[in-house]
Amino acid sequence: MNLGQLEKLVLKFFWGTDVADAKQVHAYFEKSRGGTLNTIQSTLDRLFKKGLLKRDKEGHAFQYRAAKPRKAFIGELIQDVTNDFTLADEDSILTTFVSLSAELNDDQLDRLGELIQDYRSTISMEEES
Amino acid sequence: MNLGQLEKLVLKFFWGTDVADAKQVHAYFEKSRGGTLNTIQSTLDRLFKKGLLKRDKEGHAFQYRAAKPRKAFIGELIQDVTNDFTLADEDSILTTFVSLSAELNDDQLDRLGELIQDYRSTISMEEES
DNA sequence: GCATAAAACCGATTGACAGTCGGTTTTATG
DNA sequence: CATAAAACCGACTGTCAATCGGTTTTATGC
Repeated sequence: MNLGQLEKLVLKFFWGTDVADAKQVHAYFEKSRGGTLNTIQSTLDRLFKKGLLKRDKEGHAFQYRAAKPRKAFIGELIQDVTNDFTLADEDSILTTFVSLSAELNDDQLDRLGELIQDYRSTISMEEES
Repeated sequence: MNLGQLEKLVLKFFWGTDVADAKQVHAYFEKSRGGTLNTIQSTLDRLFKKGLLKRDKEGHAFQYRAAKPRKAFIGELIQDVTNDFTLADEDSILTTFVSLSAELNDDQLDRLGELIQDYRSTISMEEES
């Protein structure tokens, strides 16, 4: 999955805003970067076709919203990127953790330990979608 | 950092082979995907200019090798991808771990715990560049 | 119902960039 | 210093995001 600059900005926007139509998105970006409503519309359409936004028609306009939560999306992106460089017999996710841990300092390792603890209790309790 | 298909293949090749010149790389890929030596040469040159390969002239030809270990490279790629979608006040690496941990099963969490333990002892011992 | 305004849709253009490769220039070395 | 090998240059193709003008569709108020 390869995204352009504007596409990334729009996705980020939708992780901070539940739902919006093209006009609202355009209004949001007009000051900071210009561009016509049409440009926003075709970007929304492209993101929709890529499965990254969902939409429903309401009155005149489509109402768009993020198709998946930000962290899930980042997780998928990372898997994409990682799979390209992971050897067939490797566990790609664990490899990724190892790659990343080289960048962690001691404090971050502490916090990571806690996160893992939290996460483990969560999944051992039960599952909610 | 955006890489094409051939560029990715070539990088992977160099993580399995210390050093090689264009001719050798071409020989390696000729059977599986065809293409001329020239194509390989310009791909190597592009990767060099992107800082992903190093090279030194030896006799006629450049000898190329990976500029950084695979895991370091994957770590950087992930940071690139992640930073685009991380909010200003967030710790991007920890966010990434959280994104990824959603994909981990119990067994993988076990192994991850061990990896973190190992890693912590390593860095508490001393540091090598 | 139908006019109309609003939005979607279509198509063309531009700009990057990977991949491809022919042809020319540079260069290492016998 | 001739020459073969490799680097380098330039052109062309294909893909894709961004951009936006113009046309078609559509929802809705009169």
